[in-house]
Amino acid sequence: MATGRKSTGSKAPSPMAPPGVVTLEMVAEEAGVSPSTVSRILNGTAKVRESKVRAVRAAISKLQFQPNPVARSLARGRSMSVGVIIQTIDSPFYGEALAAIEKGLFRAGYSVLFLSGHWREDDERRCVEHLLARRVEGIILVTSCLPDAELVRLTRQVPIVLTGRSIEAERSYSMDADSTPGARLATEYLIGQGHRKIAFIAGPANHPDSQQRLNGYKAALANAKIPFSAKLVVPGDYSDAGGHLAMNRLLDAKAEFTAVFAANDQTAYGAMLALHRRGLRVPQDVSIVGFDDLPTSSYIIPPLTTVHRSIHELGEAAAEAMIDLLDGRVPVSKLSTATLAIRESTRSVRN
Amino acid sequence: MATGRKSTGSKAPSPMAPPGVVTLEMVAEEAGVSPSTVSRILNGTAKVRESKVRAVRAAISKLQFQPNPVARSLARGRSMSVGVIIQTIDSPFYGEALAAIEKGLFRAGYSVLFLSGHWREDDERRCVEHLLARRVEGIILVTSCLPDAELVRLTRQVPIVLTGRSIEAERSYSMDADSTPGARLATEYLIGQGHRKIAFIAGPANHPDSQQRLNGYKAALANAKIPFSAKLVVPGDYSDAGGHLAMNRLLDAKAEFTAVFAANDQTAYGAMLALHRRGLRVPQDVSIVGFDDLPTSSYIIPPLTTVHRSIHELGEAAAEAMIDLLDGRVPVSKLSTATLAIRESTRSVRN
DNA sequence: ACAACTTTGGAAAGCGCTTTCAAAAGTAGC
DNA sequence: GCTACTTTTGAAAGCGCTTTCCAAAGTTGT
Repeated sequence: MATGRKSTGSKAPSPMAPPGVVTLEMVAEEAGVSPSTVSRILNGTAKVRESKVRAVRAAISKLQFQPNPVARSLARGRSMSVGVIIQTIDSPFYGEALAAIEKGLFRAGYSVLFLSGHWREDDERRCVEHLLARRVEGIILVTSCLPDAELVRLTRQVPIVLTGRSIEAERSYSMDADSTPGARLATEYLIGQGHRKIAFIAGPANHPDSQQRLNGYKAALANAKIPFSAKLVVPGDYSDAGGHLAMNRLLDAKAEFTAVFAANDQTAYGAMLALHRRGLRVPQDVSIVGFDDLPTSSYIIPPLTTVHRSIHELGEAAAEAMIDLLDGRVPVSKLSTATLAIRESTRSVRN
Repeated sequence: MATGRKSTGSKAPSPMAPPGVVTLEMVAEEAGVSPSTVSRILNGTAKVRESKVRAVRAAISKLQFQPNPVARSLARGRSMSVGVIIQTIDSPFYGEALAAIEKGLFRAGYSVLFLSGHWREDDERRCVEHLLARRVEGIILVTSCLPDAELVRLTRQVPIVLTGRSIEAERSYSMDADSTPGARLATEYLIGQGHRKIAFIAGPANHPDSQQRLNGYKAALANAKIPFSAKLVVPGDYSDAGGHLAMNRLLDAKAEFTAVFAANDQTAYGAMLALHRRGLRVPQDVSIVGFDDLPTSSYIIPPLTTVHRSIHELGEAAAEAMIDLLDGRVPVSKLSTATLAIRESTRSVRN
């Protein structure tokens, strides 16, 4: 008897959850069957006589049994959790994406371990380590900072889903929602409104998608045979503060422009404030277009014309892709294209 | 021999992670000691001869061993994870809080399972169930929608920390950062600037902290002997859209006011847009004060005067409180008080 | 050198579930 | 009714770690 364990044998509370934790064995006993049978019923792993199924079902609900996922994970060798690494969560943009990812994964029964990398390669690497140690089954990296090679190497451990990046590797899926077309759309709209001197406030130089936005801008100019001027391009960092700074730089350099395309909405906010401080009005003096369509963008003054992509869809798609990968399927891409939300920060300068 | 398992016995890859998973036993063998010894060294549970410690350390780094947290959880009966329920993550406010919580918990070695309840009682209940099933060791509820009684009941299962709410229960900690003083501060500032007709756009009626903001507003008025007028109070819902609507309502009702106190920044944004649409300027015609000090608030036009509370600190404190609770300590409160960030959305109307 | 302790460290049980193996029970077929 | 199969079910091993229990080393004292 008393097999050396501290518990008294029959129904002593395990340490897992102080008050009466119900285990599968208790259910088995209650239903008068073996644990294996209960497990089989729970997982549908084999056919079980109807009468027993009923007995077990009854026992389960009587005892309020809930399988312990930890034990399950250990036995199955699957943690049923996936990691999500995001750079910073205090941006509405990432927040929305995360919400959608969480929802999708949750529905599929996965738990989400979420961590933020703060745009720092080292931090991100640490996050990956942590997730790996936690035995997540997959990792979704939203705008990763890690070098390609490292990501490729990572796929040897777990399947990964990447957004805003693209790598070539077996168990991975890149959702590089190319920003180029959206950027081009924005710039072309400005051109269509008669603007010819269009400034561009870029994002962080090392972001591929910031690069894409620049490319889209250039492509639109080229298409309209407007010469590209390096003077009209200033770096930003995707933040309000960065936009503010960038616009001041542009103004200080006496750059001439009638419109600005900001690499993202927050940049646009900052730029607008800088213009305002110099007594320049939007859109009367300068038109401005953003990128992302943050929820707040419809409410700032003036409401911002901006490139709209459904972040929510992006997040959902990322979650779905991960589930596909986890189930051994090959994810099919289904990203919606960017559209332009035309509001009041732009105006036509045609005669 | 071949004990029935599919593996070949010695070093077959476990299903947990396809390529060479290193287990504690392998380390033990490599170091020529028993698993117990390795465990003891890993956890510092007992004194072990220096020579063996070195051997084990060597084996660990040679084999690149990483303890499997799942097995550990099962054996210890502790999951080393805590749940965080937030209502919506696509608000910069919650995003920031979450980031801070994640950081604090991560440092303490806990993983964060995060879920959003979407302001729906049912959804939130489901989240709690899920977390409980996942055997989290504690739950942090940021602005819970659940009734008090239910929360109290919940504390019987796991310790909880609550923000923006307050309950009386053993293993719980309420960080009800009372909004009253902040609201009062804001209103008093407006009064100090000579405003006497101050409108208030409230938050959702069922939020205690929205109630507090109303109370602070009232208190300030009372203190200045300004009669309270129900006409000057309109409901909002903490969103941009709600603020917009509320302001329109105020305007349509021909309410007379020279200043507005909005229950949160987003509400203020919406209100400002509504004013703008009617040709009213901020702050020349109407002064406006917000609450929360979202990062964007310094960049909108005009930069918003608003009540500043460090959301980040709040999140950090929540994480710390949870860790205290988990370690059996009684958390000590250390919430910083609200301050007013005075910017450009308000002006004095003294003669 | 030996008894009386104090450290160390190994064997083994156990966490709660899954899964293999083989025995038991049921079904046909003749 | 008995053999030859095909289901259904239980026993038990195992997932990778922790922890209890007790035997084996080490110490100390006389």
